[in-house]
Amino acid sequence: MTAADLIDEPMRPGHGPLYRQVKQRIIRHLIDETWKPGDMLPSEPRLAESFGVSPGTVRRALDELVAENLLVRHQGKGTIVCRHDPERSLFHFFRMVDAAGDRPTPSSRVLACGRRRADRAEAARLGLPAGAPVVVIDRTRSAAGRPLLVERLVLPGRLFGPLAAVAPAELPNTLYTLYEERFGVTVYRAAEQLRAVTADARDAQLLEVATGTPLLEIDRLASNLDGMPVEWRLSRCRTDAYRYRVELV
Amino acid sequence: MTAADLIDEPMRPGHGPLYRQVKQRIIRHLIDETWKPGDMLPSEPRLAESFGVSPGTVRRALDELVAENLLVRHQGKGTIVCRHDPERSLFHFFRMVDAAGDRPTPSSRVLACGRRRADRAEAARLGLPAGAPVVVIDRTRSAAGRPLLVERLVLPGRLFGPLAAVAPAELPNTLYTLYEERFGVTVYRAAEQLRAVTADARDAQLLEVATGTPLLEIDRLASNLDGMPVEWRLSRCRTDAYRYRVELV
DNA sequence: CCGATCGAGTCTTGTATAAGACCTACAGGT
DNA sequence: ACCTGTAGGTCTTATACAAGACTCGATCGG
Repeated sequence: MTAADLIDEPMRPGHGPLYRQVKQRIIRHLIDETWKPGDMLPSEPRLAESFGVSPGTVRRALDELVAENLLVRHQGKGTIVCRHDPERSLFHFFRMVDAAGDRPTPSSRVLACGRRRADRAEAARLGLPAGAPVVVIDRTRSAAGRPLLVERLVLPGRLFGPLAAVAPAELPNTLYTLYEERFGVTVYRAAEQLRAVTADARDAQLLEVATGTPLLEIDRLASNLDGMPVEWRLSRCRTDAYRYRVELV
Repeated sequence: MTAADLIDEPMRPGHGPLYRQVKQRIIRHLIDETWKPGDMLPSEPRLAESFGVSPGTVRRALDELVAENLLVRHQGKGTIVCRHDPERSLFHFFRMVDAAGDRPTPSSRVLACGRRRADRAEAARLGLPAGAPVVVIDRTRSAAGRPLLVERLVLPGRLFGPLAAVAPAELPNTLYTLYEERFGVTVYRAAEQLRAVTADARDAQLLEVATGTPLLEIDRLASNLDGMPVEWRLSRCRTDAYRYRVELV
C-alpha cells in the first residue's frame, strides 16, 4: 500500500465511540462524492488501515450505513454505494398498492415542464430565498391504463437548471434515477404528509372523475444526504383502485 | 449458577447462522411469555451460557431484536422486553401531526362497546371462522377540543372476551396499553391502508363537518408477535387541522 | 494449434469469540 | 446525609476463521 492509497488521516481521539466517528467520516465522503452512487468502496481491511482502526470497527460502521440504506454489501464481491435503480426507487418511495397488495408499474405523461421564479410557499418549503429560480413539472401518472394521480414537482433551479430544457417525452417514469445520473442529486429521505381533499375541475378532467370526488393529497419533501431539500412534490391520487400502504413496526 | 438457571438446552447444529438461531429462540420465549413485556432478561453472559454460545453471539441476536423494537437495552442496568407505555404507543402508532409537525394528545369518547358475531368482512380480515364472536368498539377521538376522527375497532372475542363488560368510561385513550396489561395481548406490527372518502351523515354529525367533506380513511390491521391479527381498526379523520405523516428512508 | 473447462489461489464479506472499558445501582462506612 | 468501593450489567474493540466470488492459468478434447 502506498501513501496515495491513504484515503484519510488516522482518527484522532474524538468524542463518541470509534465506530461512530468512522461512520460519520464515511458519510462525509459520500456527501463530497469521494464515492458516488454505484461506486465500490475500498475493502473493509483497506478502510480499516486507512482509518487506523481495526476491521471490526469499520465493519460496525458499515453495518449501520447498510441498515440506513446508504450502502449495499455483497459477500465475496464488495460494498457499493446505494443507487436508485428504478425498481428499488419505486419499491421504496411509491406506496400505492392494489387490493391484493401488489404495486402497480405506473406510466407518466408530462403536461408541462418549465423554469420560473419560486413563489412564497415554494421558496419556504425548499429552503430557498424568495424568488429563487425553480424548475416545475406537471404530470399525471396512470396504472393499468387508468389515471391514478396528478402531481406538481418543484425543484431548485440551482441543482436542476438544464432539466427545463429536456423534452417532456424524455422524462422517465422514475425521476429519482434521472436526478442521480444526470444531476448528481441523490434522494435519501422523504417526509410525506397526507390529507383528504376534493377534486377541482382540473383534477376531475385529468383523473377522469367527477368534480368533488375525494382525493388523497400527498405532500412530499425529499432531501439529500445533507438534509437539504431537493424536491417538493404535491400529488393528488384517486383511491378507488389503489390505496396508500404503510407498515408500522 | 445452578441447573435451575438453565433456560434452554444448548443449541444443536442448525440451519442458518448461529446468532439467528439464538434470535429465533429468544422470540419463541417472548411468544410463550417466558419473558413478558416489562420483564428483565437474564444478562448477556448468562444467556450465552444457557444457550451454549459466546456472549458476542447473544449480543448480535439482541441487536436485531432491539432494532425491531422488541427489546430495549439500558447500559449498566439490563435488557427488558418492550412495553407499550402510553407515550411510546402514541408516538409509534398514531401518525397525525399538526402544521408545526407536533403530535396532539387526543382524548377519546366511547360511543358503543359490545359483543356480537363477526360479519363476513370482519371474519376474513381477522382470520377468524365465519360468525366467530368479536368485540366491537365505536368511538371518536378529539384533539385540542375539536373532533379529529371517528373509528370502529373489531377485536377477536377469544382474546378480548371480558372487554365488552368494561364500562365505556373505563376505556383509556391508548388502548394498546390496556390490551397488554389486561389481556396479555401485545401489538407489535400494524399495516395501514389509506384512502380518501366522503363524510356520510353520521360522520358529519360526529365530526362536526358538512356531509360530503373529504375524510382520510385509515384501515389498520394490527398483529402480535406470531403474526396473528388482533385488531382491525377503521378510522375516518378530518385532515383540516392535522395530517398523516410518514417518513421514508 | 485452438478453445473450452476445471480448479487452485486470492480477494471479498460473513460469522464467532474473547477481553477490556464504561455505566449503573447498591451497600456500607464516614 | 454523603461519599465510596464493589458487583454486575451493557458497550466497544480486536482477532481468528468460514464462506462466497472472481481471476487466471494449466489441462484436456477437438
